Amino acid sequence: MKPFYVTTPIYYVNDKPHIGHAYSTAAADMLARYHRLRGQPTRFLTGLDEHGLKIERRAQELGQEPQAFVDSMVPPFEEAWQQLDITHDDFIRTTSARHKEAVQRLWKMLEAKGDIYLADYEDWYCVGCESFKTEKELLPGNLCPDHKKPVEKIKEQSYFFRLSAYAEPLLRYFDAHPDFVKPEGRFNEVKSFVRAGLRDLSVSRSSFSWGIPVPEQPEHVMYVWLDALTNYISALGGPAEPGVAPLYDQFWGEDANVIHIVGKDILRFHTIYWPAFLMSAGIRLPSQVWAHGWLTVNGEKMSKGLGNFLPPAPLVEAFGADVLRYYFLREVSFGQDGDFNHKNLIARYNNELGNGLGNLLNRILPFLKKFDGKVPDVGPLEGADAALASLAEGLAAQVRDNLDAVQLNRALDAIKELIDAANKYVNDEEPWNLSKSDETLGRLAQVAYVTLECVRFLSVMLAPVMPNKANELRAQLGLGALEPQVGVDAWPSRFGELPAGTAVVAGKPVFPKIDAKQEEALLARLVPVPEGVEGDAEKSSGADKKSAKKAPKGQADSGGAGAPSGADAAEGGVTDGPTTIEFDDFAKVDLRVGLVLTAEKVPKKDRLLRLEVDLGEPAPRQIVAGIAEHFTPEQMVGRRVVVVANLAPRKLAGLVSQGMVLATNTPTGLQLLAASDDVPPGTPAK
RNA sequence: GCCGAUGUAGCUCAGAUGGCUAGAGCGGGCGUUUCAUACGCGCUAGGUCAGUGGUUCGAUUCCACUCAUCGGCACCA
Repeated sequence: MKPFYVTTPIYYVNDKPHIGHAYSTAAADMLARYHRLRGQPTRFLTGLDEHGLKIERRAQELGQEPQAFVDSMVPPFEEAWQQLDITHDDFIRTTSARHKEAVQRLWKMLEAKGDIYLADYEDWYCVGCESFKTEKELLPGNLCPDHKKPVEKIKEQSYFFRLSAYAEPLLRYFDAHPDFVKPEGRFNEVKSFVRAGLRDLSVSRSSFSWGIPVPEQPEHVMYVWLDALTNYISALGGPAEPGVAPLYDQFWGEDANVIHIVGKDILRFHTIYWPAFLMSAGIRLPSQVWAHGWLTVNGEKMSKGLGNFLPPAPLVEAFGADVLRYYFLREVSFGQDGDFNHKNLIARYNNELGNGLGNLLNRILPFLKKFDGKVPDVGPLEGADAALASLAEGLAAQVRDNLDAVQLNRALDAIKELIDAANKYVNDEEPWNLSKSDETLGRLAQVAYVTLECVRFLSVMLAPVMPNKANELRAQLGLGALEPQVGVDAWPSRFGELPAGTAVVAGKPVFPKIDAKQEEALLARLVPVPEGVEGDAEKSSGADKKSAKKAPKGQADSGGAGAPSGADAAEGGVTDGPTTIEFDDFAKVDLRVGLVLTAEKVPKKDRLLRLEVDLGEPAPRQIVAGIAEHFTPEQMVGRRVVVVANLAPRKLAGLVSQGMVLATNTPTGLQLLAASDDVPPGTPAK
């Protein structure tokens, strides 16, 4: 049997766990549990990404050593995974000795291949992203486009990885492996990115030290992505020669099925950089990289400002790990964005699990009294019995195929079909009538058996998502808990294997209903209330959904928030203000009131407006401003704006921009800093 | 601007390699059973399958264009 290896992103320790992390991790856990049930050798890895300048600084702020700080972030994750019944086999930390050594081994392999070279690097650096930004990327005022924080000019020697050499090999690999990246749409994006050409990648830093030292060059630490991505093999003891690291040989061997579950925001790193590193080192690539979407909460993006950064713990307490896992894996089409909605969770719970599944068991168990509480012995199935049996077998195969293809929600769809079919069957066969006469007892036995066998099928198929509930169902059927064994495929395939004579154990409802009162109490306790929102919750959430989608990238990361550092964006702008400057620095800025004389769109540039601005000088200035998405040329002409007059001229879209128009970015849109009409053009603004 | 995707019932989405009455779940409405966690089952949505044009005996399904939405890249002093 093929070894199966599944990984989550290693989560950046800047955030405490929230449902975004929980979602990625639960998805991976569902896969791991499924493959174990199938009898495959299975390995499931999660862990933490603990290096980087951002961490170093955070620790400094807290007056802690970086190591102490990252150590303190481990327990919250371990607790969360325990609460959610996550069955990872290993927990990798990038600060662990085994990881550091592995990364250095990989480095040497890349170096030996000739893919590492030293060169000068100077550019703007964003601490939040832990990455360099080209000047063109920055927002007015040298702000990081993702974090809206000032970037810093850093010049240093840096080692580079010859990524440019791998564009062609990657494209060939993509062609040969049409399922390498999922969903398909994401794969297309990756391909077009690579087709556009790849630049060599800076893979070391000497400006800070919280990272893994480059071998023989300890003044350099490795670029965070090279460090972080390597976790997937370092946890197995790789890279290593055959025979040295058994786990690596098995789960990263040629025939292993290796799946990385990642957030859509870190897809590029996993599908371009990581494969390129591996190619360079002569190591096999992962089988598949699955990018899931992000969760909104009740229609709104998650953010600290809204107070809806949901930690999983209260949800687990309220609903249990099983139900929570079921909910978001069922609700969200895997690979697409989805919404975590408390009301909807309760509705699905009550309808699908309570009324549908739990009640199915409850409505048939009472009839077992007619058979001494034991599963009756029945002969070959015919008619409606056989029809349901073959439906169950067909659906089991379908669920299996869906799970093999990582179509988690589709698998749950198919499971729901069996629940419905079984309920309809009970309805049609009317066991309550059959139990009234001794003559129909034989038929009753058949109906009871078929129904119970359906529940047994369901108990196995649901075990990957709801391991505890599955076993509770089994307990009432008189069956033992599932215990996966390597080499033993426990997936249901043949209908009718529920042993006759098994003593059922009718118990309490497995999915007790949440009544209206309880629901109200739960919602009051669990749903974060955004400020200023009143009235119809549905309407407001619908409207917010739209705005959430339009949010700047990097601010809504949830599922992917676990990504190695760069992805983690929501944090920085919230807590840290801009650095302070001296008055002299400020005095250097020549701010003046300008009158916009003409304005026109720059052809082929969505965001650019070309302005001619009167600054009280002999000739008007040409200024190219990135405001076209917010203002039409007509709206600009005649306006008085505040201009940075002594900004070094630069070319934008082939046009020289001689200054910058100041604006403030509000939640409702861009606002220009203005002056009233009686201020003559050219008046200094300080 | 370039590239790609999407646009189907109130909501979330399936689907048709072109062909009689276009589907599911949820919600809403109506009916019905009584075994069960007042649960289940059945019926019910008058949908221009975004718009326009084309190919065709015939298109919602193929093609072109348009519009809208989303994503990637570019771009953003």
